[in-house]
Amino acid sequence: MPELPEVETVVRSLQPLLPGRTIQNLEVHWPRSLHDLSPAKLWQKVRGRTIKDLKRRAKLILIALSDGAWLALHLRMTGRLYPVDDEKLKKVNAFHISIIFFFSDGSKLVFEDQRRFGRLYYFKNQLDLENYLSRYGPEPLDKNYKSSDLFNALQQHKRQLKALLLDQSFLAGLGNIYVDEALWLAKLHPCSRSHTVHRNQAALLHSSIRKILHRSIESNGTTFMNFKFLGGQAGGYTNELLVFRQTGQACKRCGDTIQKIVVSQRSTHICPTCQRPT
DNA sequence: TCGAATGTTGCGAA
DNA sequence: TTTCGCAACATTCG
Repeated sequence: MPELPEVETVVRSLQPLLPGRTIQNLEVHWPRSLHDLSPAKLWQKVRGRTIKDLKRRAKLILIALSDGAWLALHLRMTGRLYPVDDEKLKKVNAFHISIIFFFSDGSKLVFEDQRRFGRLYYFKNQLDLENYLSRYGPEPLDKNYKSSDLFNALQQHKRQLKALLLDQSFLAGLGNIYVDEALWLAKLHPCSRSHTVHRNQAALLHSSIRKILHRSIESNGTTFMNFKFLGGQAGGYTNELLVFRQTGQACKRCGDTIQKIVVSQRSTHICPTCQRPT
């Protein structure tokens, strides 16, 4: 579920709450949600640590701890991270809870995950974290990420545009929703080969990606079945979507009918008139 | 009952 | 070497 705007929404929702809280206890209900670490080992490493800061990189929620270590949480398809009080904790579906953090001030943080694909990573210091993060491509919203960077990178490959934009090592943070949205806005076909994209088309794709992501973040992301933040709030971008899940609807630009096809093994939405294959 | 669902990884085949 | 397709992970929903 969560792509860059949804993860950013979660981070922003927790930013005013978590820093300063000290981990007093930990319940790991789904041990496999810990990457390469046993619950006992994690507990030993984080007990008594205070959360210093919270940020996002790619689709990861990064949590800085007081001893210089970091936690990184990937929500994958159905993960949610939200604070609960005792009342709320009783109401959540215990079957779907992967991890609960208990803080010394009595507050709690739940990592809930229906499909249990989400993963928590532990890094003992900044260097280890950065080493892990080096697998990711540039942040599309970074002010230093220029359209010439995208153009040059596109030229390095001969892959289908959609496959490349979904590749987190090429560009970080896009998923199925925002790739479809950005390609529609840039009038590019998802199957077009990356090296055939002209410089001016790359510039348009670059600005389209950034525009879409900015707007979605402003609206707190997109909610279909799963995405929620702060335990219950839905994203507002769902009704601003241009093509994604708009099959059969009129294209908002030319009026032709939006089609659903399969590209890169993912459902893909295009306007057959605006987005011509090359 | 089957297929698809907002994600990622690893493998084998072109 | 690069790219692509598929299975796996696990669960819910139509």
